Amino acid sequence: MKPTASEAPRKPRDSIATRKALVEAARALFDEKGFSGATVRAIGERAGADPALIARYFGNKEGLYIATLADESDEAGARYAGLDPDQVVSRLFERWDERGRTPVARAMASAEPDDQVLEQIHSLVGFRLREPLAEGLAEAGTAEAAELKSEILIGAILGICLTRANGALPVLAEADREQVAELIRKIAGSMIG
Amino acid sequence: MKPTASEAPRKPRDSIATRKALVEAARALFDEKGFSGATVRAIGERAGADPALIARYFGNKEGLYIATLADESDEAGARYAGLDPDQVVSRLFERWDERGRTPVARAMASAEPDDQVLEQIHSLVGFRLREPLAEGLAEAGTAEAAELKSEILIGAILGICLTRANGALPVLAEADREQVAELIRKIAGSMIG
DNA sequence: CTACTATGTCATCAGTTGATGACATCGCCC
DNA sequence: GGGCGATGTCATCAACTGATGACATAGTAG
Repeated sequence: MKPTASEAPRKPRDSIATRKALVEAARALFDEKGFSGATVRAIGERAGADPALIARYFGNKEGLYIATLADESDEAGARYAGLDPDQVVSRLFERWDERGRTPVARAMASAEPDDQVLEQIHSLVGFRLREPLAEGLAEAGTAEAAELKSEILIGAILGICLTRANGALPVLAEADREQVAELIRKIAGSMIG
Repeated sequence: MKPTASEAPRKPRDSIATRKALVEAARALFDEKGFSGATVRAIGERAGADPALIARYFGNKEGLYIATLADESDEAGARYAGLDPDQVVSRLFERWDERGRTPVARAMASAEPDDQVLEQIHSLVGFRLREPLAEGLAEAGTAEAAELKSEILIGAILGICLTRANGALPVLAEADREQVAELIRKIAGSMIG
């Protein structure tokens, strides 16, 4: 029997893929266990990479955490621009409800946001979410306190998705997604009237 | 100079006071740092008690955590019974907003609630919050999906208070409490109509 | 006063954590 | 194909964590 790749089909070296694997594993584990609860060893194992690479690529564990936020910020793009408020809240809800809590959603619910983390949140939430929503509200004739109302909607949706995901509110957790979405649209409507 | 209590006025031994001090210190630190982030040594130091007493009185760190939840559950009483929905949401908001995140609010926002923790949450939230709210909605003529709507309101308020407290949503964080309360009442109204 | 229990203090353990640096190996450029 | 930087592996460190049990002392019942 030749010493071919019988059991361990040795991956080709690919730092980009490795970084990506680490970020994705970190995203999942930070979500499941929180920042302190997710260990670099566990992240490395899930990513199929050596934990020491975290230090090499991201400096340290916190750097990796920041990277998960930035990664989401990148992929978010201009998803919500130009939509009316009903559509924005519907899509935001679906995104946060379907994909599980995203890193940003998780970070927004964290108790002790580090300054760098807060900065990432502000840049993502502010430009990608609050502004499109506020514009939509203004166009719907509700210019007054449009930014505050937008952030209230974002916070409310965050809380709803959070408690739905972790089972803290059992009826809400079991409810049909479309029914919840409908009620959220009602809430959004109450910010316009 | 007599060897009186000059610097260290040696506290009298009082296990009840010690337990209470530990629970309060734990409440504050779990809120600030999360469960993993708050160490038993830090809790002991803030409480002015030896960390070993945590093991004596609560079994272990998690027992202390459960105790903080039970403590809040005790003091909550029947605060919200018999009020109409507007009043319930107003008081709930003020409580969570004014006192900082309570242990229960914090636990509801946690990613990985332990079974015992979830049980405490359900008993407190279910009986003390959802039921009074649902009754109020039913009396206001909205019997349909009253429990779901109640939990949506609770989740929404949780998210709003959370993001207000940690600064994730800057406009909301800076906003006047009464203005936010007014908007929350609007949201509650949208669940009735 | 004596003896006993409740309460508090202290030193220490075994396990885990994030981080580091030496080393091995790959893949590419010339 | 020789050389060299990029990439990955491994062993190990110092710090910290939750927990434990031996010990000290206060308060009290008899």
